[in-house]
Amino acid sequence: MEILIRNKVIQAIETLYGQGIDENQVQVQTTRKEFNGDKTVVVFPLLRISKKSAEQTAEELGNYLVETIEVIASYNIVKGFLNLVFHNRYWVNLLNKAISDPNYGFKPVTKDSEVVMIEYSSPNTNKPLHLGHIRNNLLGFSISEIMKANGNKVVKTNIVNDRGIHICKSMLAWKKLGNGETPQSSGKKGDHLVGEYYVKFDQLYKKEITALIATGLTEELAKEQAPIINEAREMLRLWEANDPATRELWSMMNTWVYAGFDETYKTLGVDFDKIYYESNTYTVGRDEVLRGVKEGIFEQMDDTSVWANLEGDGLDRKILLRSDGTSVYMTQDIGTAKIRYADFPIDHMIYVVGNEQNYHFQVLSLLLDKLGYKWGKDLYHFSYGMVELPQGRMKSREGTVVDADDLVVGMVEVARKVSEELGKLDNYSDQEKQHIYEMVALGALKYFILKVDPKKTMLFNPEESIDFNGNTGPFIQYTYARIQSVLRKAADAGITIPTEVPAVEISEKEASLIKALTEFPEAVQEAGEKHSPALVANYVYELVKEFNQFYHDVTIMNEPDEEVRKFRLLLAQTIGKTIKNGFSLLGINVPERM
RNA sequence: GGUCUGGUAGCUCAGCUGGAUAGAGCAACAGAUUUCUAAUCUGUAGGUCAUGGGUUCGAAUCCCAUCCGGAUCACCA
Repeated sequence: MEILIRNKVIQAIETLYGQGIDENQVQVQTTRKEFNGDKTVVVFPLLRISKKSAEQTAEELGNYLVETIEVIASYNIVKGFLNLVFHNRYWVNLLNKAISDPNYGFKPVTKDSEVVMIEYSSPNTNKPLHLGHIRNNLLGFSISEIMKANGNKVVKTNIVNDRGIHICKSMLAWKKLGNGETPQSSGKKGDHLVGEYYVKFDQLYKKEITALIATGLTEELAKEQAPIINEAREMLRLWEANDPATRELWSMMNTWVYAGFDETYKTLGVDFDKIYYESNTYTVGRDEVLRGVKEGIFEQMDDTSVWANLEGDGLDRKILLRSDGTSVYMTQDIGTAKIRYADFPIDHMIYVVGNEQNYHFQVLSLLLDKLGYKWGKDLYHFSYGMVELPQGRMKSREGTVVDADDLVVGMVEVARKVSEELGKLDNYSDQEKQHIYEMVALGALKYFILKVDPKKTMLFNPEESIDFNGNTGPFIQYTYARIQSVLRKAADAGITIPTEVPAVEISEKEASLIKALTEFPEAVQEAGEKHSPALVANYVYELVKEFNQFYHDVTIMNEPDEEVRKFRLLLAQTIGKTIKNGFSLLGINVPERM
């Protein structure tokens, strides 16, 4: 529609003033709520051409547009703004489209759709998931749904960092202090158990460092020479050399961790189509790097370490293989990328990884490009901001980490309390109630995180952050539940809701609700283009706020006019559907009652 | 120090491809329920859009400088 208006304005300028203009000189925008109209043409930029006053130009333009565009009923002018008012039937047509399409706003995925692979989550197997991972998982899942809704084939993938010195630290501490403790014997969740030993390692390590410093060593040397860190390094060497005992311990502890992760993923409602493990990909990366050396892309030093020189690209030198021949993070990502492109016909690759890795992905992109992968330079790093606590960053060493599982449990508890106070679910079974508490708690958490622009650092205050009133997930879920309640009442009364808008007078409130509704497809598209679930969240919030006003001001079931009543039911039903679809893009479920 | 990134109400955030009087929620205060779920709705109050300059008919938005914060620049991942 905007395009049509823009083209007509260009035509009008030509006809009226005999001058051609560039299309980006014509500004068409949605009319602000406080003014009367649907679309607005900004006439200021055109004054130079018309050589007339703003009012006069707008008037001439307005007349032209009313005559040439059928759906425009009238216009009004405020200062230099030409507000165009559409016929109601324009909105009714759009609403009918929204009604008839169960996947309104979503583009279909066909066999010709592009394949988008999205990597997210990517945990280390030495400690449990925390709040930062939650943001990653929620963003990753949501952007996957959004890409799907924009007509892409999506492959969700997870690369598990299951090898490296950090894993050896947990293993070593467990070996020294564990006394054979297992998740079964202790009743602890596997990832938490392993995480505890990671912390224990760090405590031992610190003690040794302190002791060494007391003997006169510098801190740097002490860190280097502490016996326990050397033991861990030795363990890594044994691991890479396929030492059976080390491998067995490693795979046992990893199994514990995976069981724990799976539980957390299930709670969060995220999943993956394909999981990669770095223990399987890092050797491929090493081979690629060595190929690079052979082809003169990288340089090998006298101590056999391999480096990429990126000074020509404005970056630094980057190590790719250590002098002992082992891989670094970058090497692994090269290997993983190669395997993935062999496994899937990927058109676009999206990495959901925190913004602390911006440099890493800049380098990765360049390296892949240098190695001859044509997709290297257009990989997309979905870079999101950190989650901070009121005290600042989360630090596991200082115990300020917010554990993912604990957080969810706490929120379900709050949801239960709120719900019990309200007492609306009193005659439901415990199982049904629990189901709703979990839905609401997760709705609150997910919405809280996803409504913020992903690029921005966000603040999370465990005491105050998660609310159930106002601009929150539960607020939106509540509205959905309310709509369903009305629809149930209608069904009980034997009313059949029509499948097309009946011929009724549409009030202003209803019209603005319809307008809000019809912006959904645009919101979905923009969220895809800008990689931002926040745009969906904010859209749904606006829609719901609009509906709640309508709901408050206008009666649905008690409306005397049968056709109007049916129209409102139909409208409410369609809003409900859109809330549900919109929230599905955020991975948030909506309850039938709450 | 180099590079990247941010600074909008007491707090958490929208708005940023330049447009009309800078918006929400929370917190504060005042109201609304004989009527479809009050986890709702209405209102009051709260702003030097970090600061200074520039471009423009018009700047929170674009450009430059300064101040303040964060990330990153590892033979950690």
